Amino acid sequence: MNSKNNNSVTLSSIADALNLSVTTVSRVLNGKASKYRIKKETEEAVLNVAKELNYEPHYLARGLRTNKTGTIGLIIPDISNHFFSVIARSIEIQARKNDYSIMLCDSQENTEIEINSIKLLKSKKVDGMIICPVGKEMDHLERLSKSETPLVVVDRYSNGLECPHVISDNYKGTLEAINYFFDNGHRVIGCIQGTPNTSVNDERIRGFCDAYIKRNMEVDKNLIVGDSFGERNGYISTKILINKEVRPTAIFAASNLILLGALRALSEENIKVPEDISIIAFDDELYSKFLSPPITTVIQQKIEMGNLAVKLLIDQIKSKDNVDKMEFILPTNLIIRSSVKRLNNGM
Amino acid sequence: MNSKNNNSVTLSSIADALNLSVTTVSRVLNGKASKYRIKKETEEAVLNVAKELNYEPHYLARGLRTNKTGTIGLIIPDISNHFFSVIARSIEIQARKNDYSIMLCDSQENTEIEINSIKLLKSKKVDGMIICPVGKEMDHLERLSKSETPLVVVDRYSNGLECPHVISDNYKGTLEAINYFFDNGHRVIGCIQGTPNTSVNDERIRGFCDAYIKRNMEVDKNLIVGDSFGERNGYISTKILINKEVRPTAIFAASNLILLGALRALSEENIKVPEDISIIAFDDELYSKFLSPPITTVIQQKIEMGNLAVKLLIDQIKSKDNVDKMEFILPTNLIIRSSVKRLNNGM
DNA sequence: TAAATTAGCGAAAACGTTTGAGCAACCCAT
DNA sequence: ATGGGTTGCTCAAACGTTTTCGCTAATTTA
Repeated sequence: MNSKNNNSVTLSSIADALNLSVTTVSRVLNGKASKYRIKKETEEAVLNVAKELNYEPHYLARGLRTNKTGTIGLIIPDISNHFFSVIARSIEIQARKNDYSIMLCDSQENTEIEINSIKLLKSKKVDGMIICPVGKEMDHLERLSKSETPLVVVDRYSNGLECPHVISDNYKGTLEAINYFFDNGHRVIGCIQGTPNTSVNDERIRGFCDAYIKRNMEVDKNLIVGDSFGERNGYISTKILINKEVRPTAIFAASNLILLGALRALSEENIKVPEDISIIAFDDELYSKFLSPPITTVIQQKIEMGNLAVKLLIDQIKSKDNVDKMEFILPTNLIIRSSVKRLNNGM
Repeated sequence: MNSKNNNSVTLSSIADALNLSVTTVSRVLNGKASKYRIKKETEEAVLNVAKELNYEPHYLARGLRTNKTGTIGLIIPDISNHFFSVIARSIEIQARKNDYSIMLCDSQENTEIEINSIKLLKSKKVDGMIICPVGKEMDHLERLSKSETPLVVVDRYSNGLECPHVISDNYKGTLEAINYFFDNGHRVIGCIQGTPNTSVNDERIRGFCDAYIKRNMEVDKNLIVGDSFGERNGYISTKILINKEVRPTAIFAASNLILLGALRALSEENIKVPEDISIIAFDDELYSKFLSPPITTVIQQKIEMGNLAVKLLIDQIKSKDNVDKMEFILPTNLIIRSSVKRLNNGM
């Protein structure tokens, strides 16, 4: 007397209804009717009944047979971080367009969880994975990249990885930002970095240093502080920077969360941006231009990163063999707003 | 000669290695050894070999047999919207704790896509779904709620839905916000609403109106403008509001994106907050306190919403039958910052 | 008219699990 | 010696597909 309808119509339901074999029904429904010389009438009959009964393929059964699930695994360090959620979104949408769905894992910036997620996704037989690595440890990813499962890495990578990766041009993006500081007369620039030894961070630091080097200047390593991409680090590191013997006239925040933390610290100390200190952040957000003041930022092509990642993954899935190009570096862009003050001391 | 290792160790690998039947291996690995009186030694042997060979269960095969996938479907209107991504995150984490993984669909605020996603998720045989509905059309959800698939609805709902839903107290949250305006002497308050006929919006509007009614005042419906939760609507609606014959002294923004749009419009017109106009937004974000000025907001318990949704869904999955309580309304909280100016005209 | 081809479809195995039923061997009590 | 209970496993079916191989009947070709 259960009114709930468990819509469980299978190939053999249809086959029975038409006095056909499961085989034939399967073939028609897979669009292989002509390939197997199935009569037009039969084909239409099958299609009609299928529609009528609202047949929906049983992906588990199909997957068991074909070793394809039409699912790709996505591992993200923190889906509530806007940077990642935008990427995730474009991945989902792009994947869907190609008839793949997304199994999402949030690794919580924790390598253990990342490893577990990979195991899980393997068990669930995803056709491939897109991973934004936590990035502190890459061994498991190197192992994964050598296994059967197609893999694309986004944002952070390491040199041992033999798989396609799509990243922003962190080096050049930072270089441009620091150059902009220079152009506005800043010489003592604090740099609040993210997680050290992640490729993303290292490249940004390299950009930071090269800006000095290219001007034949010494870079003061003491002004490079911080240890994570989070808000808290932004807060603490800012406090440290503004208490240096010589206070920097500018701060480069290596992430948006760092920026927010920095702003919190600065407002606490009643230090005004850009009057008292200038600031540039890496990665733009919807709100960047509404902050007090609107913040000059290095924008990344997040959506393009997601789209490209999906394309690369699907290419790999479709043609198991050799993927030629491995590294995809997307350019960044410096959006100038009003968080940088022009100093007079400079030239 | 392929160096890639396709780790395909199955129950029968293990069974063969030990001269046991697949059945026994399966039982041991499912922790049913004692239930089926399997010798301790046998059990240990199986466990050892399983560990040694790095056995991982084939979820597809298992799912096909048991009709359980250990996967729950999650449909979100826009995962890049911070409100939803925070909820999604807490859902993922909570689900994982209970050995479920998440299949994510972004419905792009589009009912068609939502419907398709449901179909897809059904095909993929998820054990249940958590949906943040687009909300303009609910028929398909009503049908779904009457079917076998366990369902929990979050954020937006409709009265026809016979399934547990967890929502914020949109009514009371808005009421408090408007009361706060009143307490600060504001009488002419613009209201930029979200998508009309969604429960979320309707409740907020009801709160808005009731604030007037409770003070025996007429509410000017002309001051209720807008048609979506997006940034663009915030921008346009603000332009409309500030051009009314009598310009409101305050604006209630029914979402965070609306807030950003409003700020954009106001800064364009060089109207200062709170000097020239006061503002309160529904839903807090990380950046709310860094905006110019820090914005007074109604905060929602996003993480709790996600956690609760998962709990409710799993309850449903585990005990197919009657779920007693249906409606779970989480309280909001008014966080007072500095976007509301005290007027002198009031008492 | 026989042989070969083609059209149109079906049987059955396989994918890796779980599970209900059952069976041999032993022990104990009668 | 017989019967009943326990111990420790195994058999085989089933889940819903896809796919290989092959079959029959009709048609064409020689």
